Amino acid sequence: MHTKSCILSRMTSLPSGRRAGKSSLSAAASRRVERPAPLRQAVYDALLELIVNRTLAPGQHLVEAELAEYLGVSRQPVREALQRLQTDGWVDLRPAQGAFVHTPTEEEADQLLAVRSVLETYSAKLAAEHATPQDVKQLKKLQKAGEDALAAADVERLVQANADLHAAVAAIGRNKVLAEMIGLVDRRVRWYYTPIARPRSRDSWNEHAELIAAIADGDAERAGEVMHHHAEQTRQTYHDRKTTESN
Amino acid sequence: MHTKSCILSRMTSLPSGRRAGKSSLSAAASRRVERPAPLRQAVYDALLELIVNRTLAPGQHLVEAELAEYLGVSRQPVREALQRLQTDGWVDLRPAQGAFVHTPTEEEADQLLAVRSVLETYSAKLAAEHATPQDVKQLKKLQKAGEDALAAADVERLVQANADLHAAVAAIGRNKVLAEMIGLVDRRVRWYYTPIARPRSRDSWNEHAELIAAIADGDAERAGEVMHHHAEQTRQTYHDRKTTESN
DNA sequence: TGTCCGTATACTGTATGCAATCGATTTGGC
DNA sequence: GCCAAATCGATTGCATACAGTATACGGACA
Repeated sequence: MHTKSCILSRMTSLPSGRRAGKSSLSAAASRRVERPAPLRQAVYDALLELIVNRTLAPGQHLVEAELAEYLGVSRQPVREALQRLQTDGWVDLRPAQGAFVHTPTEEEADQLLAVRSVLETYSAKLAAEHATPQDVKQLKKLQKAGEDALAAADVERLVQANADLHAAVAAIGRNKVLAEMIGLVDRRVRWYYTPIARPRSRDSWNEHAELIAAIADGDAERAGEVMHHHAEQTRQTYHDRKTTESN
Repeated sequence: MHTKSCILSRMTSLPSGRRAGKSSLSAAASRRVERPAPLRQAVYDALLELIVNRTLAPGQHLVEAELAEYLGVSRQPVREALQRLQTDGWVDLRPAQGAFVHTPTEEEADQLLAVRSVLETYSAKLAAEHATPQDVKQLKKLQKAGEDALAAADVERLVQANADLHAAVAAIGRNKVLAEMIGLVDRRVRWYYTPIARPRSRDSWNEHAELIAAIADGDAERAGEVMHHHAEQTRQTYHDRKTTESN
């Protein structure tokens, strides 16, 4: 309506300079020529951002036409994005009734944290087995970024750094299926967990340091244990918060 | 074209008598009044069946219009189904180029089997902790069904029984997130693995019996170990086949 | 004869239109 | 005054139409 398509402008800006290469084929080694970037992907990202932002509140009814107008596109890409959001657990799609932002329950959060714990533990083991010196160097870099954010008390950067570190560990494990799953689970966990991210930050990053050390040593067993402890600690904190809040 | 919509007839048959209840609300205790059953879901099921069947071969280009005509629907539900098939890993959706049936690589299969191993192990532990006598009874029933299929050398029933048993174990664990993930992973594993399901059947069902015993005893540790062994054994068999076949 | 370019075709991506369905409100009956 | 039934508005689900893009073919030029 007012700021129509302002949100998408950021996403669609990336293919603006597309097809720049092709002549200097030496430089563009990464990704072909930059594919057309389907609109549904941009819409997906935009909506996900709005959900994580709490701009779209849990339980809220999402009307296709409204979102379409707001994002400056037709209903079609919105529909497709909503359906993918459903399969990823972000919205509930009730037949003939529309999409509703998923409302996380305590039970579900705990289940997610449990699954995350299992997956991350395995991921850490794999990382310890596969890590090269370069990988370790990269991890330490991310660790430093996290501690900087911690010192600056920048919550957003902190959350991002945490996600990056875990993603990096998953990538080192060389198991793409696992990494993808961890990505999905972690993002949802983070959504539930962000409100209480601060109190655990200090401990959390100490545990990260320990984890990196274990990976650097190639000690899979220890890396697994550290990560398991790390994840379970997070789970515990979540429960503590629940208890505290209900008082 | 020829047998237009014959495939969907089976799926769409279920909501044929929809909205029969509402008056006798005592009987329809399960699912409200039977929701309209979106067409995209039927298309998804149909396409998945065709892919698992190998009717649609790996790498094959799926043209939306063709599938739509074949199934007797418009392109819209087909598109939506294809996109969900992508997120579930059954097809690759290349921008502006269309959908291609996913071609499984050895590497990916191994990664899937590894993740499955981790998830199933945890699932078995949870099942051992939560199982009620009724749950155990149900498992034994499924075990019997599997052994019957084994005796009859009915591969299809065997595969189904295997899936049912693992799904039942996951359900007993009372972790929906985990169960859903296992469902996804297992289905894909089965697709890769079905061609060699026979040789391992005997051992596999012996291991199942052992697993059920551990669950019945409420011995989480042992249940986890048995399931881990079971999954790793499957993984090993897959590799053996690979070696054998290359000769 | 081989390569490059232009055109043509086919398919995907997006937008719009129409019918069916759901929820809410209002009206009629008891 | 309260409950049931019918009507109305809003929204989804499906179908169709249009536009953009990639691949394939054919011809011109070196």
